[in-house]
Amino acid sequence: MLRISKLTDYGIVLLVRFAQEASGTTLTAREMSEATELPLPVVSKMLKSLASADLLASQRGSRGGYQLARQPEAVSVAEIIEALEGPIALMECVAAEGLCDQESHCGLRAPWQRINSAIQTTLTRVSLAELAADTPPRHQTTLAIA
Amino acid sequence: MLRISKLTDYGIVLLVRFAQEASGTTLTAREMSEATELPLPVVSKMLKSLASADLLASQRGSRGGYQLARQPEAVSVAEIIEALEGPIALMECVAAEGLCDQESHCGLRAPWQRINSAIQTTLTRVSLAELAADTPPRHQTTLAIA
DNA sequence: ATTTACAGGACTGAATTGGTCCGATATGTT
DNA sequence: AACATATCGGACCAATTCAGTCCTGTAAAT
Repeated sequence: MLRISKLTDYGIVLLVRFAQEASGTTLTAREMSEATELPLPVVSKMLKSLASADLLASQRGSRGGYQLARQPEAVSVAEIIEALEGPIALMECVAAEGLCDQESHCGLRAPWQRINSAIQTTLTRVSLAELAADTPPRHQTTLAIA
Repeated sequence: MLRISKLTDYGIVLLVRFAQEASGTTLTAREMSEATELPLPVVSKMLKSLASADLLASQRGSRGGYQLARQPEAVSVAEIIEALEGPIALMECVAAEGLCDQESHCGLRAPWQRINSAIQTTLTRVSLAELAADTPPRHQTTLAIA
């Protein structure tokens, strides 16, 4: 299916949320959980990951929380994905040489690398800011019925 | 890691092998297993998948085997991936509407779809023939030592 | 008949993913 | 000092997915 993991997806949703706030706004895990309707433990986990990848800055203690470490224009989707799930590599052999034991007699490594870097470029060109801009404003338009 | 599955990878390796033969060449699962050094059950399984996706044509019985169903120029990498692991979709919500229960309040679907289709286009533009051409000829250059 | 090969499954073990929970630490408030 | 609020850094577990095997049936050629 060529998909990114759900957790990574959540991470991006969270970052987009931050990008939609005024620059420098600090938000807690609880607040983010409420805003995104994602379970607190999950949000908490992902915020920690994002912080340790230096995409978010964290502040501990009461009055603590998280904020974007950089301007949303300066963060690419590729970077986020790489931070959360490692190098963008369609298959092992693309990530690094010597990982695939078929390498000697397969010969597909070169073409795959070209394809892979095209995809990587695509994802590098999209910034968090663009994602956030594209996303409709957050006020509730319709409520679930029943 | 944004990767395709190993099995899909094997499938592509097999197709490339066919593409390197003279057009219309029939090969058995056993022959393919030997050529690629992949275990026969795996090769067998993947050839069956490829056949049922109409990427290969199969012939039963003695003197049977598989051959490319189309010219390698007319088969795209995107098509192969889709045949083996379903629609190319970075995340559920891209594959079809209504799959993600966050859809109403997430708003990232549109931007993701643009990104996704860029990737899809990239993969559509690469043909099996190109993969095969890129791949060095198959004679053994070095042998594993010890 | 017998042999060769594909068809279509079921099945299993291992790895990954998605998600929860807990104890420790830092920081502001009273 | 004590307390409340938050993050930090794990361990942990259930469920799914993945990779790989195997078996029974059917088609075709000799």
